[in-house]
Amino acid sequence: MSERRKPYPFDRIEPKWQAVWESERTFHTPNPGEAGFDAAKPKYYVLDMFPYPSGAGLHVGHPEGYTATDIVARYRRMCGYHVLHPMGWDAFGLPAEQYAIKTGQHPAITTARNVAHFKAQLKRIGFAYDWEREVNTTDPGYFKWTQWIFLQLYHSWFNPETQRAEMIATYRGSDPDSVRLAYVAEAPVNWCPELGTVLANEEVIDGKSEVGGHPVERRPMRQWMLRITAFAQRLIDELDGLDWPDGIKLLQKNWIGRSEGAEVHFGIAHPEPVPEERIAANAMSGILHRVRAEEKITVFTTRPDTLFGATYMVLAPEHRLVEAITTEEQWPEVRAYRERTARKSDLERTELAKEKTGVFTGAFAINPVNRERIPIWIADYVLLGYGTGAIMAVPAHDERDFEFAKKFDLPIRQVVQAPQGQESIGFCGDGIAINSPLLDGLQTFEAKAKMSAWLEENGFGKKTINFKLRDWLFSRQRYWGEPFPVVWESGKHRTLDESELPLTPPELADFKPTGTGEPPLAKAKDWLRYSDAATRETNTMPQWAGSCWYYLRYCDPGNAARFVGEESERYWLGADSESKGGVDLYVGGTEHAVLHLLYARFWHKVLFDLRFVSKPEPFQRLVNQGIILGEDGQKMSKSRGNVVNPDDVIAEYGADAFRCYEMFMGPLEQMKPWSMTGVEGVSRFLARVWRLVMSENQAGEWVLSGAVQDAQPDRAQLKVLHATIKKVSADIETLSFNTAISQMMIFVNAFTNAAVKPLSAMRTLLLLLNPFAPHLTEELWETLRAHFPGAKESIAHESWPSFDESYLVEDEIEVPVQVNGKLRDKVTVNKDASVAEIEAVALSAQKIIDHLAGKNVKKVVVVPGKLVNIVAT
RNA sequence: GCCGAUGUGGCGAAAUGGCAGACGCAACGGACUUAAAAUCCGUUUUCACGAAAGUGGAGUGCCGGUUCGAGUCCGGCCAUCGGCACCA
Repeated sequence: MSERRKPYPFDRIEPKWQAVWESERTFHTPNPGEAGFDAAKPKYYVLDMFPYPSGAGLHVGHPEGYTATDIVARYRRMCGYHVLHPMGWDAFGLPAEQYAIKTGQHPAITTARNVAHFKAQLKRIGFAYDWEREVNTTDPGYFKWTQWIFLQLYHSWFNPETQRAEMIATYRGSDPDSVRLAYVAEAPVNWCPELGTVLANEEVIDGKSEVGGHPVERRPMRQWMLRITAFAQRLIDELDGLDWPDGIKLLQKNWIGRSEGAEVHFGIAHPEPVPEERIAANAMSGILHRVRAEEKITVFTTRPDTLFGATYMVLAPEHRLVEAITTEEQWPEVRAYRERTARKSDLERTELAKEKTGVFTGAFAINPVNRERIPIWIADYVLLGYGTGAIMAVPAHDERDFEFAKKFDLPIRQVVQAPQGQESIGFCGDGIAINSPLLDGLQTFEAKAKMSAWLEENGFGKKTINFKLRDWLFSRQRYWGEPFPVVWESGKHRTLDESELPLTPPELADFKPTGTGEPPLAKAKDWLRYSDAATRETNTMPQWAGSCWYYLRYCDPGNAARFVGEESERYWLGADSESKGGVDLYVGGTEHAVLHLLYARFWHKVLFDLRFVSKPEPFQRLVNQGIILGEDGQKMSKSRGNVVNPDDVIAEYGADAFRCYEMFMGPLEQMKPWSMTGVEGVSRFLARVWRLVMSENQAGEWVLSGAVQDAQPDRAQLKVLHATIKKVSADIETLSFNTAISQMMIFVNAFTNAAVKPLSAMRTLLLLLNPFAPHLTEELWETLRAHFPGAKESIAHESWPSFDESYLVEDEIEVPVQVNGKLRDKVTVNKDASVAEIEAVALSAQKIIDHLAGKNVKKVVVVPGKLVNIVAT
């Protein structure tokens, strides 16, 4: 196939302007104090979720959000803001390491190569990033401060009285290690044998690893944890002031999972003496002895009002009291059940959820409200990790308990009267308490309150709030991540001094997981040894660590003395007359709704409490772009062969067409399929813009069109011009880029056949189009400047145009006239016509008279400037 | 199962409660051309009647409601997509 003739020379002008922007530092953003900084200007911080630079390169999904933010950034800059619009690399992570294992090539090498590739691809699209602010999470100058933030977490705690993070020095208790925000715990973790690492709850999907889809099992291991649960309430409450999609706020709230209820202590009825051999064999023998005396079992319930309906109790199989309470007779069965559940992966546990299983322990608990003996069972439908790991079962009013009770033939006692018309057994909603001496006749909400109060007065429990959110499992058994700035000495951990940072990972030839759960860093014997007595921590941080604070580093990326300079932080992330503070616009995919966005908010709050940052929330306005599907309407994937490569599109249609098509496809937030003919349509539009200003001479060269003249636009042209300024400006503010482009198409259609193309109108169009198609508009701007003096050297330095409402109104307006809601005619009236005048004109129109024949006019609704509706019967 | 989003021409879509389908794609017709491409102009929700200009009916997933007026608001369903999933 021969080379298709280009509709306009984008292949020449795009590289040209990209080179100019780079050499002129056109999009460099000065920091406070720097040359070119004007303190009077308001700030605008517009941020993209930085990419993981994978080997596959950029796909068309990346530039969707990036183009949206680029348009906003260029627009705001022209509106007179200092705009912070940076880009960087989330470059630690599993794929680079797995590639290293396969090829033996160091992850640093492949990462550098991938970053270079990504960067070249992004530059080809013409984004107005300030590349002098580029950050890379694998850069020692960067992860030094990731490690430094870890030190702040380690050296602080959450003071429940102030509800804030404070330095550990303010803690008055005896065991600071038990309250640090970064702590070590022996905890059941998500262990993935295939990846050779543990994973956060958030990284496990349906019992499989998010990366690679390998099976994950639970096993107890010693791990670093971050105490995010301390911030659970604030992470919910402080969502309120944020301009985020409601759906995302809800997703976070549900993930944090707050529920109000009560803790209730149940006594244990006459426990049998625990056999001596079980005590001897058990590490927790202390507990076994205590049980006989005063140990209680505490349950959490959201329905304390149903306490009289509790007919049995269930412990999680792993509950610490199981060994202590189980009778000799039931012990073999209980032990077998525990072993079976322990072997089950999370996946199996969910798959088998259809059928409830469980075993009776032989023991009984005493219900504090009525001194009733109820049997204690264990069952894997009760989870150790939530609440207290034990429940009181109220089968009459809880679906799961009901199912379990039916299967094992346990008693069911109704204690809530359902509203009329509903079956009370199995009813789980709010009703009236019955069969409950203390509570009879009360509404559910009253009964809950009364029971909670009663429990507290009598020492049987208290009102409690529970969260689904777990502490953040923060260590990984990986090579390609930030090492912990921690050493171990005689079984105790302590941190490195700030002066010892950054702690870089050791050189290793073999990155393979050990398979035992011991991290690969343990293989670096020299590195491992810190002193004669102390060895280094060998875990590394998860990939989320670097992305938790990168938006802070952009504000002051070269600062060697501080993670971000105070003045820079205050300017870019503080509030001013126009900004509520924080990142003013953050665009990225929904896949980060609960992971990155929750972690980053958590870190930010800690830094805020410790007075390192100005505002408690990092991202003021969040927008999620929708995913782009292949031309077949399916998710893009290599195996389907429907992947669109940005490089190919740019080679054929140019970067401006690529950018504009991505924005013209449909609403930013929506999922939408790619269409190559759609790209062609947008490319045609840009070519029409080009030909408004340029024409081809005899020699086949593009020269300024003779139709462009310094002439006054006519009335109709002024109307469409000002309508376009108005619509494009408003649409950029609301990120409705598709309709902004439609309006510019209308403009171009209106001018295409004009004999004279007025210079002022052409210039205004170029300004409006510049954020969308920066190369084309720069080139045309330059051509116009060469013939007509009086413009700035780069269109990027020009100001955004403003519109004049008076051009938008016509003297005569056309008003539709409806009869009984159906359009029957249109009449033309003066724009200032009164309601009575409009009504008179409408009623005298011939078609309307015809339609009203034989009817009585009941009412005439006149909406001035809009329409007339005549109601007639 | 629970929570959320979405449902409009052949397709992507547009419409502060006020003319449904702007803008673009595709298709068809025309102009230019020896011809094609490119470009420019026009038609294009659907049904009925009409040679035509046109006239009339239906129409925004389904059923109902509020309103002079509903794609838009309210109630109830259905479908698709996404998230959570024994959270007591």
